[in-house]
Amino acid sequence: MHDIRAIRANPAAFDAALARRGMAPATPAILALDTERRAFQTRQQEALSRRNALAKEIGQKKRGGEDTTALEDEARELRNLIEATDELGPKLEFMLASLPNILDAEVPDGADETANVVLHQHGEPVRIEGAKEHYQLGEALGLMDFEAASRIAGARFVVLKGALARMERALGQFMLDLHTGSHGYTECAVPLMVNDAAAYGTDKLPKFSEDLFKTTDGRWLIPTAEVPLTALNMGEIIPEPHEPLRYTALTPCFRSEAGSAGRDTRGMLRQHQFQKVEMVSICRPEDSEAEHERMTHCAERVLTELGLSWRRVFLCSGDTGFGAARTYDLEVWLPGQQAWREVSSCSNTRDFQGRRMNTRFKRGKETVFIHSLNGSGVAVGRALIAVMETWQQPDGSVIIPPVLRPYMGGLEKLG
RNA sequence: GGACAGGUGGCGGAGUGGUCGAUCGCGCCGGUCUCGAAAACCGGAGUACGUGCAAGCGUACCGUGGGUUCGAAUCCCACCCUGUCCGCCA
Repeated sequence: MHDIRAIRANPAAFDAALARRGMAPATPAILALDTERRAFQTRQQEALSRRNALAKEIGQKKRGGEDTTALEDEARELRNLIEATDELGPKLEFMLASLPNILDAEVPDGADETANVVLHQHGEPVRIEGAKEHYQLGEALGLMDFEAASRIAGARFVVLKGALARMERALGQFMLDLHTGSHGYTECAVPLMVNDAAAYGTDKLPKFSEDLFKTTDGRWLIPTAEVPLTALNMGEIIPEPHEPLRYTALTPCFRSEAGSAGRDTRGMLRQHQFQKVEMVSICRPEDSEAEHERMTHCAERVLTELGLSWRRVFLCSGDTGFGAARTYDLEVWLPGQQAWREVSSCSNTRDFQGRRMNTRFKRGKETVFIHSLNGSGVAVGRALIAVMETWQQPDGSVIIPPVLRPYMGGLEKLG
């Protein structure tokens, strides 16, 4: 959500920010609507004010037994204006709610992912003679079953079995333990279904409803734990967070993947349902930049400990998500696919979600919108893929990374 | 799912269709007193929007959304949430 006062004060700056996202100027329409709405509101408030005065006078006169018909008639005449619904306000709000966040000044310009900037790389892109992709390995081991999944649910689902199912669980536990034990995050078990307000507050609505699954009773399956975690203090004025509030959760995530038909159809890279460990920080405006770096480090550590090759990518203006001011993607190297693939995305939304959710804190006299950040720490399904492809052996078995073995009863190898 | 009882300002808790944005208590902030503190006393404190250079003024908000009325925290309807009991159930 955007600050209408800021737009009024400097429309050119706002349009310039939109231009960085390749969007046409929006302020002429916004300001026209805003002016019209304020005029309407002023007129309506004047009518209300008059009516309140009349009602008060009527009350007093009635008590004195005086005739009040003339006053009542006048009050009745104000009805049209008083009861007129403000159609402009919601329209303006929808307009503002549909515009993406303002990008950080440092975000590199560019139309699409080809303009993203690699900031850092850990490890080398591994070349393995005769490397297989994760689904080849998984199916050959008899631990990954796409046929069964499509039989019972449809495309873009998978069934994991045996030690591989356990390894998925181990990955989630390992990540959670790392973030809660070493990174200061508080583990949360959260609803996997949320209402409109939570989805709107985390900028999934109104623009992206087609990406979500909706329940028959009007709720939404969460596309990421970012939604419930960020919305935990929705609508509240919280104590000033001198230290950022850090939440983490391991949850299934549900995505309709509308619009990605035909993309990544093989394997479990892009599913309707996957496990993910999410990190969310709620903090003061002056802390969000440092928190963003910190959070990204937390995610990177997961990948390093799993023995994966990864790189940090600074998303360009054209690739940065709707709600984000600044985003780092972490890409992991998949030796089977011979490609870098996203396993984490860490974003600073600044006060964009805070405004939508109306989460604030008090500082002296002023009420300040919180800043919120979210990052995958990391996507479990994709981490599983990376582990399989990275740790695969020529015989089709997969070495289990040492950090996961305690979670797998000491097992050292799949197959 | 059924039957009750509720949802009021940070918390507790009043509230009659008409000077109610809302008595009061606690907590909070400022002050007086004190060497200092406590107690006591005095005073101040909600959020959002509009309007104005500003002081200020106005409007809305008593779970949410409708309705009745000149006027609704108060009456009516629907929904949501909480509590208790019953039924069902992982």
